[in-house]
Amino acid sequence: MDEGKKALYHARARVLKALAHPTRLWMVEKLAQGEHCVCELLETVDADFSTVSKHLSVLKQAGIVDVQKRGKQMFYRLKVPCVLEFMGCIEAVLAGGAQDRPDAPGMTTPGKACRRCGQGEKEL
Amino acid sequence: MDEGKKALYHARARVLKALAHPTRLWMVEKLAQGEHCVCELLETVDADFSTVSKHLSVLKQAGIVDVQKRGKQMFYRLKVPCVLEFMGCIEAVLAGGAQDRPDAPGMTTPGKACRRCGQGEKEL
DNA sequence: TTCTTATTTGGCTATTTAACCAAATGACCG
DNA sequence: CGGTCATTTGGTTAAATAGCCAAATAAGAA
Repeated sequence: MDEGKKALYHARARVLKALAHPTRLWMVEKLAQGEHCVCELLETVDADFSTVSKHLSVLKQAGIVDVQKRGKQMFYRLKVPCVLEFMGCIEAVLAGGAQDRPDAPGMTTPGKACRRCGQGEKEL
Repeated sequence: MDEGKKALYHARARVLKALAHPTRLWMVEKLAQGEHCVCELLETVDADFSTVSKHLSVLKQAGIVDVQKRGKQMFYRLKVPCVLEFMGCIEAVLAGGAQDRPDAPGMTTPGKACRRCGQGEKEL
């Protein structure tokens, strides 16, 4: 795996990691309804002010939310609404993989013995 | 936020966390092409055998992949292919939020002053 | 300017995660 | 059975993450 590819997967993982927290997931859904200031989110979350702020900062750094200052408040909004579409699939995972597309692909290398595992294709 | 809701978001976050690692993301895409044994995945990954095995175990526990033992090999396959659909959106995030759906919703609570921040709606 | 409100930053500690190595298990082969 | 292959488990350590508290900003309001 070359460096560029590695960097790509790291970047993708970073985005997912930003989403991979219950509170942040909740806030993302909240922000999907429209922008909210930190204190509004705080009301619904049961955590410290600074904790909420840090979660929002994680989402912002990942590029998932945007922030705009108005007066003394910071208004956060969902920048990339398509992340909401993840939820359906996540529910499918939680439901045990009940898939709408049950045509699972078979083996690509059907009878591969894997003896001295590493002679077939390399870096595919 | 009641306990049930909290548990739901925790569960969702757990699934995302399982995906939120460059190596695991890579392996998921690899398994999307068809099932593979651990040693096949190992070839493409540049990590210890045990490391790869543990990553796979994380994916399995999350319910994202399935495993089947045949002979002395363990064959992993993608159980829930819809996770692949995340990638498009992740790219959009990385591209800076260039969205196909640019109709961002506005404020839900337009002029809310948020003074003594916590008198409006509670637990919504 | 001083006070208050809204939010971020900077520690600090506890928990989780990742990676490697070494040892254990499980299945086939001779 | 004893060996070897494929994989998992356990142990250890380093690094990342999450949470809270307290202090620092930033913007009005008095």
